[in-house]
Amino acid sequence: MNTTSCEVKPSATERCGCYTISDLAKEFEVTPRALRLYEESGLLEPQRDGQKRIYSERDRVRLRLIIRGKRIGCSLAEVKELFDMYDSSPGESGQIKRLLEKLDERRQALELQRSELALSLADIEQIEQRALETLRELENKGH
DNA sequence: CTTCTTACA
DNA sequence: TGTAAGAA
Repeated sequence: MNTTSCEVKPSATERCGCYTISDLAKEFEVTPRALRLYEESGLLEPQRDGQKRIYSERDRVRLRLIIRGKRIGCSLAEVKELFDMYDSSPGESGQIKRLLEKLDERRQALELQRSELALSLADIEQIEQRALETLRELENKGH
């Protein structure tokens, strides 16, 4: 029975807190390439089954954090710095302070970008208004 | 077919 | 990061 559906093929890594590189890549919508890069960068350290990488639940949690960090604008090196601090001193205020620093840096960068965007938008509107005005003048002459 | 490594863009 | 190539 059941030869064409469901999970009838748990090779050895199903719901035991283990994932293949493609499992995680699919779940987080990243390519396996990215996961290998994060490993090279020292952010992930999956176990091995021969050559195959076996990711644990912890790796999965970390991957989520890596992606969040990147979204915030952290480099892989910065994420690693945070990870290393957490690994060496879990629950210490130092790591939280550094995280706060990163967030502050990011906030400043984003606010700067925001003001620059505001200037660009203002320029666009100004040019737009002048162009519209010129267009109206042209149309009046024509008529 | 899936994953791995290495190299190049 | 993507993609390609060759091996496992």
